[in-house]
Amino acid sequence: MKIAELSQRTGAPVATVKYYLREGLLPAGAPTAVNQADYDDAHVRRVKLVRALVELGRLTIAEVRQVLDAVDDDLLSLHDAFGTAQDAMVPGRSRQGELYDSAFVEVDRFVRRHHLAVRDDAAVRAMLADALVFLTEFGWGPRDGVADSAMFDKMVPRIMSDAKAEIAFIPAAASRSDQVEFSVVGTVAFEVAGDAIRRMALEHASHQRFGRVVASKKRKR
Amino acid sequence: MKIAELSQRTGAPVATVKYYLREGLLPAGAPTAVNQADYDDAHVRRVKLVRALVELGRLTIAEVRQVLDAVDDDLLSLHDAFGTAQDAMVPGRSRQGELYDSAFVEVDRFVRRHHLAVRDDAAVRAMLADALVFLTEFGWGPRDGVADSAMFDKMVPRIMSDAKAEIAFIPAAASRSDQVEFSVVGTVAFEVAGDAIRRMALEHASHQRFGRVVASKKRKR
DNA sequence: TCCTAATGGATAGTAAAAATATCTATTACG
DNA sequence: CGTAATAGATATTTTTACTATCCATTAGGA
Repeated sequence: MKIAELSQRTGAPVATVKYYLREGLLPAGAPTAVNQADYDDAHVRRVKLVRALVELGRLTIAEVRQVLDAVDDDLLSLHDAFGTAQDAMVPGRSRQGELYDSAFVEVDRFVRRHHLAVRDDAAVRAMLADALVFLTEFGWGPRDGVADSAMFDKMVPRIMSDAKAEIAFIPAAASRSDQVEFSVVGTVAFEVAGDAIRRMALEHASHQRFGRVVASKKRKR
Repeated sequence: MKIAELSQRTGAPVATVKYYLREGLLPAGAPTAVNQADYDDAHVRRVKLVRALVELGRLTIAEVRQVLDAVDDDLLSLHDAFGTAQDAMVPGRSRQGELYDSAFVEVDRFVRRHHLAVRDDAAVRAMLADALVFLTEFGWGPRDGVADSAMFDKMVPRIMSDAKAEIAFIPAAASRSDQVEFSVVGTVAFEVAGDAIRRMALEHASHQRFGRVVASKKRKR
């Protein structure tokens, strides 16, 4: 197919598709002439992936490029590519301060306690540490010291089994890059879905606790 | 305290604090002279909140403003403010196409099935629909039609009880605005923490299934 | 009491990100 | 055969989130 159809089938303007091509997010089409190239379903898929990661996953183009580089790099094993892609998806912060340091120690304890096979330098550790600092600074947790990671302990078994099922769903027969793509989509999409459901549950619980109170408008008479 | 101390205590440059002031993310300090104002701990807290929502929660300044408007608007009940803030935190997408429409129907079924008290126009519905479309387009789900929301059903009880506990943790004695702030912090921070733990579990599961395969390097001899 | 640095408030300028537009020499295709 | 589309290069724009400058005033130490 030509670029116009690629554009039309993905909803991305032609200029945007060209931009993704320039940025290396999208491989070049198969050239058929000096000013013609042929695109296929893989291109359509890739454009849709980029847009979903950007719009739904709130990744920047630079982060998407890192993720896709991991998807496309055949020198990386599936597991290594998965880790690299995960690292690219962690929101960045200015990590400093003793509160952050102790949060990081707390994360380390958490990882050990649950015997998690998480790299020592995995960016996701900092992500959890950031969340702990945030919680601590706003009153979720103990008076002093960083919030205790034990508050998450009872969630872990369920999360572990869900994660295992998710990883198990990755088709064994697919190519390595398709498998990595699959895992990236799963990571982001299930995260968004899980967050959405959590928010629905929060709204529900808020409704139960705080809804329909209407400040008891007793008529004076 | 003066602006320099506010800056120093939050890590945000003075120019940035002034920017937040201009943008209405931060209330003005108590004026003590034509060019002097006094800031307090509430200002420190607010600046930290803005930065956490932006950096960790990946919200835009415009979204943060909507959230804070809901926090500060005393005309909104706690529950209404909570809903308004939640709506502001949903990532935006170009929602269209029949796939999206059927995803939305699927979300509606999900909400009914679990008897969730979620507003008909809650933005979080679109968020879940987007995730379903994303999953569908990338092979997570049935051959035809949108991914089935039943795949989340067994997660719901746990999520519901966690959400209930989270809402229950909001101090009854605090002011309404503090309660809303509390709920916003909780929503974002627990989301980030939960996502981080999920990613750790995924890395663990990936390690179990795909790790240490090293392509069986048999030595030829 | 000076004097320098800081302040609030207004306005202007910047850097990065993500597109979007323009230009040119081809090429497709009705 | 002529109009529209294309690849590829370059230029421009828009938005976002700051950052800097300016000014009249004020703080606070020498």
